[in-house]
Amino acid sequence: MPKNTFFNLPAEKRNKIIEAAIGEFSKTHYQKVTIDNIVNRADISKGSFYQYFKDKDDLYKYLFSQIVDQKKQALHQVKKDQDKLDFRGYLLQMLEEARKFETRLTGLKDKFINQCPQEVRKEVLKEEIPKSYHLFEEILAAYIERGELRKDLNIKTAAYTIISCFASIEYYPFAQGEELDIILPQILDILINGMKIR
Amino acid sequence: MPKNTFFNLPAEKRNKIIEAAIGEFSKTHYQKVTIDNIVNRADISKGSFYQYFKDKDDLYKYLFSQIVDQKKQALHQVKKDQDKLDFRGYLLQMLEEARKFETRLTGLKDKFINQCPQEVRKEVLKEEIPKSYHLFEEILAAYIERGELRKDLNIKTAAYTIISCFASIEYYPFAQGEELDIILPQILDILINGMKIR
DNA sequence: GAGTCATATGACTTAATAGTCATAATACAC
DNA sequence: GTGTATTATGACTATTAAGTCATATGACTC
Repeated sequence: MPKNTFFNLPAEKRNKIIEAAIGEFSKTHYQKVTIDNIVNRADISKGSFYQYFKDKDDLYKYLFSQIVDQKKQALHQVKKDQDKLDFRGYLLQMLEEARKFETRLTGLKDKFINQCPQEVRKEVLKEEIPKSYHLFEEILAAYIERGELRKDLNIKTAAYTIISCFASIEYYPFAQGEELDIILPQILDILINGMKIR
Repeated sequence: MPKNTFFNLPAEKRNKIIEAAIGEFSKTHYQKVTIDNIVNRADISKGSFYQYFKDKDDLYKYLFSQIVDQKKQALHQVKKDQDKLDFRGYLLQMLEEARKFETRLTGLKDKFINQCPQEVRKEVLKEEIPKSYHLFEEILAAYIERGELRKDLNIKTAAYTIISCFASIEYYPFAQGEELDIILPQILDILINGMKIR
């Protein structure tokens, strides 16, 4: 966690630092991101940096939690439409929302999680994964309740299956002319077929 | 690719270097692995290292391709039993084989792919991903042919779905008492239900 | 055993960057 | 406007590790 000196800063300065850090982490591999570059971009001195944060990991974990919180909030927005949407519609909507979010942050979240040292990764995941699961589990429970999905479905496993398929979608080996909006429905097909009542 | 000087080495020495490198990469994060540690462990001089390899990436990519080749070979072994097994049985068998392999190499493959710099990662994946897909696509085609799986299944998408679910299984948030052999069949359930003819 | 080529060595150079600390600036109280 | 506390600064130090190169060793030829 950043130190109090950081949170005492005027919002403008704080944001400038956050933006600078996101900028550096977006463009450069975690290990290659230097404090020097961050402080230069943020127009603060190196000494100040160490007055705000313990070290790079500290800053990093803070950024990550901020991003996850934002994403979670964006996805929760979709919940408002739950009544109007069937399971397939809901998932599509969420994926669209997630895509918009990732685009805005230039894929920072996945970059983050894949590039940071294992220790940081573990620490971050331990805290963040349950949050993602919780949302999906709620959704699944609601659609089981509604009678759209099998009653014997293990909610946690089902949440895992969905999350796995969509978390790694960027590594789908798209062929010439293949686009996400052709692939996504096909993946959904398999998953929904596997979960729904017939 | 390692230089000829490396391949000219007596097998024993070559293996010692490979083992040393695997040892270092297994225990330490990619970026923290130093040439010094590798050469010390392998009992060669630093100068020799640079006579064999261009740099750390060079060694790394070589190791990775070796490991993937070994794994692919292990999985292909399962193919011999294809006639005796239904789709579910076959997948279980493959997962068991994969598990044994990963255990032997202490999860090196996933560590590798997640820890190396993005450039290396991309380069490695570009070459290796199609290999994994190819195997799964062959299997899927065979079981569609046999009439076990839906004829309208998109083979590539289905392969992706399976690979995604099992590639990230180590990040499943196991609760107290939950074990892989309870979870796996449940995931298979969803996937197979989603793919099979009814 | 002199000559030549391939390979091995590790001390040394170079470069990068994390983190410190003495000093300066600023804010705030009285 | 003096005194005190907080925050800012960046030159400096220390560390780490990559990559080089002059020199040594050995193997093989004639």
